[in-house]
Amino acid sequence: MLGQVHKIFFMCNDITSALPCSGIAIDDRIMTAILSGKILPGERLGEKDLGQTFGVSRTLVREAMMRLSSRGIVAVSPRRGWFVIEPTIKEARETIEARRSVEIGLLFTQKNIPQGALNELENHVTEQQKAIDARDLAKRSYLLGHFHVKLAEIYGNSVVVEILETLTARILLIATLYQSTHEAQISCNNHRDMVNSLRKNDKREAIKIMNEHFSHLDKALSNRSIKKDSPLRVYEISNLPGNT
Amino acid sequence: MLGQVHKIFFMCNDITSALPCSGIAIDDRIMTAILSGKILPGERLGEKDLGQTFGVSRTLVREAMMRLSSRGIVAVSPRRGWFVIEPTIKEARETIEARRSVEIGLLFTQKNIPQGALNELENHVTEQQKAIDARDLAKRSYLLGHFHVKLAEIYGNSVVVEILETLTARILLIATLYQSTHEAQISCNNHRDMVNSLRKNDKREAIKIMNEHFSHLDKALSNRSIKKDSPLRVYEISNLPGNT
DNA sequence: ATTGCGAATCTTGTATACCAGATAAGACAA
DNA sequence: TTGTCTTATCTGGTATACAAGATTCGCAAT
Repeated sequence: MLGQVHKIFFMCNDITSALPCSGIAIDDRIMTAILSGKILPGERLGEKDLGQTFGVSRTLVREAMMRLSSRGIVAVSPRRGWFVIEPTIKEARETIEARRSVEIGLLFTQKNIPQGALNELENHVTEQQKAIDARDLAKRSYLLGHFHVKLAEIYGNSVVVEILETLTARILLIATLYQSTHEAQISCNNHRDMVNSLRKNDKREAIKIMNEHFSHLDKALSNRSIKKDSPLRVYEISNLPGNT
Repeated sequence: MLGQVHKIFFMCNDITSALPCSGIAIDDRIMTAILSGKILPGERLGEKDLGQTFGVSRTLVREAMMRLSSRGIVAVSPRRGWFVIEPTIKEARETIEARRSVEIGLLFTQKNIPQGALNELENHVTEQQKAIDARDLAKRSYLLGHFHVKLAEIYGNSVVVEILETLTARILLIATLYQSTHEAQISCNNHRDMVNSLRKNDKREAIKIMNEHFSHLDKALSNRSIKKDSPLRVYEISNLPGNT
């Protein structure tokens, strides 16, 4: 039980080796593990285990979890442990709707994309296709989600990028498990079409495709059974105080 | 120096009295203080002070700050202390652009608003006007920002609401200090016009007004000098890992 | 075999202890 | 007086200690 988590993080040695690791690096490592499918939604993340894995005390692990919880990636169940969020179907749909608003809003409000950036996007789509063909599920999910982050990056607004990274990660928590190869291919095609529209400077068409893209995502989700509401204590955004 | 912060929080006894206060309540209290203008951007928040104020150890304070930092509300300067974020002008503009995308995207993609909700919005605008007339700067800033959160609430998507709450808070950190009465009145008028457009189901006009609203906000900002980049260590969203 | 109950164990919640860097204060010399 | 160097103090960074709830395992009774 203990060595389980340990092994997971040793496997995902994207950043450094494994042992010495402090501060915000822990967030990164955990996010990386989640995004690459090494950690699945619902999985328990024990503070002690993580601490041993990273060679730090529970304090730092806990702080990292606090930050991740604030981004809606993990949640704590009192005295039971931290768990990777399992979005309910309602939450998942809301997240998709949020992305629809943000991304369509982005296309709608921002100026045209420089051609150079489009080449990059095109290459990204090619990578997506490769991952699909290679049946590399983890990479496939990651790339399909990351495409949208990349799109936001092109517009050069780091705030939007930040938002989309978080939202995409949350969607990924579902998609990794449930997306079929067929659906992945549709998404990839959507992406390709979108890039083509952008290259033609046809913003209207790009928006239309984006809209359909999310509708498809939503529909695909509805056809599956997602875990119902969990009783986890979520450290969520505070409700703003009433006035008067 | 110590009693300073202490007094601030005693004054903002919106939620409970003052002393016993644990967990996420600390986030709320600090956010409340910020949103109501009790705490200004750039202000230092010592862990020890806050701990004494809330009657808890530094541990809980620190965890709260970690969560707030992840939302871009505060940042830590190593071994110097926590500070309320002072957005640079670049960051502020990016935040405004982000809100433009999100909110216009929301208007664009979502269905029409039920009439009942519009009455609520109208009342909210009335409150804004009252605050402006009464020269109540704190309340004015808060209400003008909160209008947008309320608009998002109507669409029933808690994810979007969460995003807008955070973004609005960040803008508020600037607006509280720098917004003039004249500008506040313009914003309020924009809000009123927006509600009217929505009542006519004229989505196109609503979007147009929203767009101008943000353009005005951006312009107002550009005419002022905002603190330049600060060297604070920001616990920010991790960069997603590159793929091989 | 199954169900109930209780103790042992595991896990988070919270506070405290100690370290190191940063800052401010003070002494001393030019 | 002013500038600089030293030292005392303050603050966050990190680890650890201890408390208390949750879970699990075992044993006994049915």
